Amino acid sequence: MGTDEAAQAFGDFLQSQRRLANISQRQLARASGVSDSYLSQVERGLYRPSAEVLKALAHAFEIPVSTMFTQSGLMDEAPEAEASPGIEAAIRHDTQLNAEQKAALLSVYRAFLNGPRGEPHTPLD
Amino acid sequence: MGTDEAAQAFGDFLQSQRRLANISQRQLARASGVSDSYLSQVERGLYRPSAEVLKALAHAFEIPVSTMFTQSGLMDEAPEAEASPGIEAAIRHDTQLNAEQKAALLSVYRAFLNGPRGEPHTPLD
DNA sequence: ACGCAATGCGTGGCAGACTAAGCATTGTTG
DNA sequence: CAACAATGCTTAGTCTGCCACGCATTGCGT
Repeated sequence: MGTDEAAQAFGDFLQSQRRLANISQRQLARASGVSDSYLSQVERGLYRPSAEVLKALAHAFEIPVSTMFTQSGLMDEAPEAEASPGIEAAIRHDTQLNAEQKAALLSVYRAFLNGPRGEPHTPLD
Repeated sequence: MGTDEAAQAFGDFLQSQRRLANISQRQLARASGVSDSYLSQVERGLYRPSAEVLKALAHAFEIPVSTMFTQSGLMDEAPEAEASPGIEAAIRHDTQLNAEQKAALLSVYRAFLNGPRGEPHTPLD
């Protein structure tokens, strides 16, 4: 389906930003490295730009990339979603442990969950 | 442009995350709504997934979307400086482990953090 | 031995992101 | 008026993200 309503919403957002910056589609095209014809299609809601184009546009507008992503509906994640992420997710997302340490911790954790019987654990290659 | 080095880097990151989660490509495919054949190609660095796929994968892994974007090289700015979820808190609030098991996990975790030499055993690399 | 399910990977093809070139309109200048 | 430039838009085409399907291998159960 060509006409996506999310694409239309982002198109409006892009057009408003461009008009606020007081530049034409071609000027924005040169500033961002995207073709002007594509910008026209995006503003009219025909297409949803990829993440790379969003990044380029954000740089051209000098606004944070995360704002672009949020406006394009790509980052609709709740900022403060769940309170208890779970041990597995917490370990995996940790920034202080390296991959081996994470694997070891997960292995121990899973062994606890599986009961006293030692299960054939995964080959951590 | 078949061999894109950024695609390869993200492929490695994706594969490591999948192995940490201990799931197969097809399981990840069902959890994220992406086809398993495509996941295989992404892990091997053949393609660079779009932002929508990144979002779906982040949800499947229960890690923030911004982490996915950063790892895929799409967000080279604004680290957003989020506080780590906290493995300790996750372990303490877990409902499936008993006190002994929690203590053991915490002890292993703290050993990893405090040890100047993080790995006295299990060479693995 | 025989299935049979699960895993990773290859192939063909469709849909969509993206571009180059051109059209139509509106100035703005001589 | 002619001539030029700038704007937004359309069209035709290329490239690639992505999937449905199938193949080869491994492992488990009978």
